[in-house]
Amino acid sequence: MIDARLNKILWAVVESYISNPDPVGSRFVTKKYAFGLSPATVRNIMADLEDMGFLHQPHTSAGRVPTDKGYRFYVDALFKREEELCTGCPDEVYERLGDIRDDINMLLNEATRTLSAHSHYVGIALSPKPEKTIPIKISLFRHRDDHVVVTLMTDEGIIRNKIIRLDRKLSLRDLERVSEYLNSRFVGRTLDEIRSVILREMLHDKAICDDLIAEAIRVCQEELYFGSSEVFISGLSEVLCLPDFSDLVRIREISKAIEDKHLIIKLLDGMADTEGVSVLIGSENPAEGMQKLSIVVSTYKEGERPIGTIGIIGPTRMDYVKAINIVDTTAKFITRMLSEK
Amino acid sequence: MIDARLNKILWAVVESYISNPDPVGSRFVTKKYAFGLSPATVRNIMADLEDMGFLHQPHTSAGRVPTDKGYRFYVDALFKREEELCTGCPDEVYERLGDIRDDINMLLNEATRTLSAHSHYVGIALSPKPEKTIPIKISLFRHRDDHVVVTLMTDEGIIRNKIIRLDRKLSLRDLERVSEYLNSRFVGRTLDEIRSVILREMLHDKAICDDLIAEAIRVCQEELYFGSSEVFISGLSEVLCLPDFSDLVRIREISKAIEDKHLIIKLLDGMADTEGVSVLIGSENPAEGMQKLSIVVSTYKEGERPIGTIGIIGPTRMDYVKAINIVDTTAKFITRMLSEK
DNA sequence: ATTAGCACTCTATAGGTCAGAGTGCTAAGA
DNA sequence: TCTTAGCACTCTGACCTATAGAGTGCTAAT
Repeated sequence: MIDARLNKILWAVVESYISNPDPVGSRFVTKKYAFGLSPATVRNIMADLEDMGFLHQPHTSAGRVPTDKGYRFYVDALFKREEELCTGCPDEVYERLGDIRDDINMLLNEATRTLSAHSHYVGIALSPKPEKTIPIKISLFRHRDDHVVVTLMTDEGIIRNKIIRLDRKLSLRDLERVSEYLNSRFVGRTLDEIRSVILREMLHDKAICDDLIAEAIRVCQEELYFGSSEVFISGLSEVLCLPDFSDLVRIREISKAIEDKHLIIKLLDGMADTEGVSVLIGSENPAEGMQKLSIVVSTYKEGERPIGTIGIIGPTRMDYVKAINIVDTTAKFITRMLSEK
Repeated sequence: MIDARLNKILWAVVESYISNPDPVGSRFVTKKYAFGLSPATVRNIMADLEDMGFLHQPHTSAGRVPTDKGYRFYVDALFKREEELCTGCPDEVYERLGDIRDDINMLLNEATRTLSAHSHYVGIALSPKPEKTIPIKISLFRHRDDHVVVTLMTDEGIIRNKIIRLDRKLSLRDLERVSEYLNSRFVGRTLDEIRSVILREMLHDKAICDDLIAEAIRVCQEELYFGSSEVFISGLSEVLCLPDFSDLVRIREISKAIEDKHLIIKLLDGMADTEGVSVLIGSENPAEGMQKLSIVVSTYKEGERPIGTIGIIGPTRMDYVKAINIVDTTAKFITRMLSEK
């Protein structure tokens, strides 16, 4: 742990830089934060902090700017002072969200808009991982002659549809039989379980001599993933307008990275397991092209089970207090929506 | 109509500027396009073209650049030389698309990616207007106690789900009855018809003394829009990387405009009725913030009925030949997918 | 250990010069 | 009358220089 005085000054520099994107000079620190120290002393301390890797000097005669390590210190300290973080968000923020509780995807989509509008960063959300969801009802309809629409509904209010082409025609009777059978075996298990265990069991179950059902199971096995999670991203233009990105090359790099849904999925997936809000700062971020961005995410839950992720992407010079706050509140709001309805 | 020689030179300037974003000088025109004229003559002609509003001079000693009117001339001329446009796209472009014919929204989403990847502009698509679609099957399930999931399937392979909260509990029996009734009355009409005519008729139909069905109709009336069309947008980063946008202010303006889904919907909606490919150039575009962009769109059809729109957004200095070509081919491809399946 | 003082370094801005590109105009030629 | 060669003119962009301002690091004094 570093000396309390270093601590205070580092905090001051980070906080000040976050509120105003100019490198912070020693004089400024002594003026703004009356520590009872002279600029010269602060200079020495700042030089030490630079040696330790918390601060960086863009050039000899500039003030200091936090490094990723500096932000990390700040964020870690923030989490210790919990009381500052738990201020919550005014309810008006969620007014529009409350009306859409119907469909979780719409809800998430709107949530990313809310996040980005209020934070001025990019709002992101990942819909519940399909393989973790638990179907409560599976229905089949025939569509044209040789297609079947499978509709799968889960407790979280997710509905997924998939059109499957079949080799043979099915009568309405057949469909009904298959559907009943699937419901009896699948409902209440996660898709993961269904895939890995049940389907295999069923195929070997000698009791099923019905080749229609065998066929249906074969198709399910192939198709049951129902695609991967959906990602919602909004507010790219918000971050492009920040003074942090006034460099063409960087703007292009960033817009590429943020537009890349696969990248975002991978990223969010990797952070999905942590409890509560977690923060990834700049170079801590494994993803290519995101080394100049920070990410604040949290998980929303169905009951006690975390099922998806939402968060914010912004510059490393992010207002972490506000960001953590809004992400936390929004995740909790969504969790509440899911359990209330 | 303007003189044939002016014509040729204007064409040359536009074409040359499109392939290379430097203002075009008189000398360059005489060299590249051997018209048998001296630079001085070409200069005179170009001065005339400027007076007529087809060309613009960024500053005294620069070459000429096409105005929106200049591009308009070029595009109109292009449409007359149809043979140049109808070269089609290599089949490989659509390889990935062919595999997704299942769900029209997935298809459109992937189509916008294809469009942007091959054109390096922004790909956009509008899903079929809900009010123009024709349901072929409506199904209801109960979801938790007081919700009903309405699933509406149309011939185009659109599936829409909506969760509706009810004031009262319905038994499975009730649901079945309502569902049968709705199917018998709704299937085969456009949602527009259903809304405007049938629902009203039905409410006044004295034969319906069943208040359950009356209630269902009331709910349908409110909810039948099933939200507006979905928009798919991809490839913003592609255009931000173009040399045309190397100005921070412009980049921000453009990224805001393109991210604005309502704007895009309005825009595409306005262009939905034209037959074949249509082009909107720069200031012809009514939308705020898009005066520096051009839009090339076409409609895809179900049979003979245009049901949705896809296209490209790029700089006014766009490769119109390529853009028109790829938009046209893609629209036709989607149309084929919809009719084949 | 702290601080005042000072020389030093670096940036950002403004002004000035210069080559290059392309024009418009004029006068001569077809 | 239309075309063209020649030339003066204009504007940009690159490059250089000077200067003010900000902030540092170091040294010596407290």
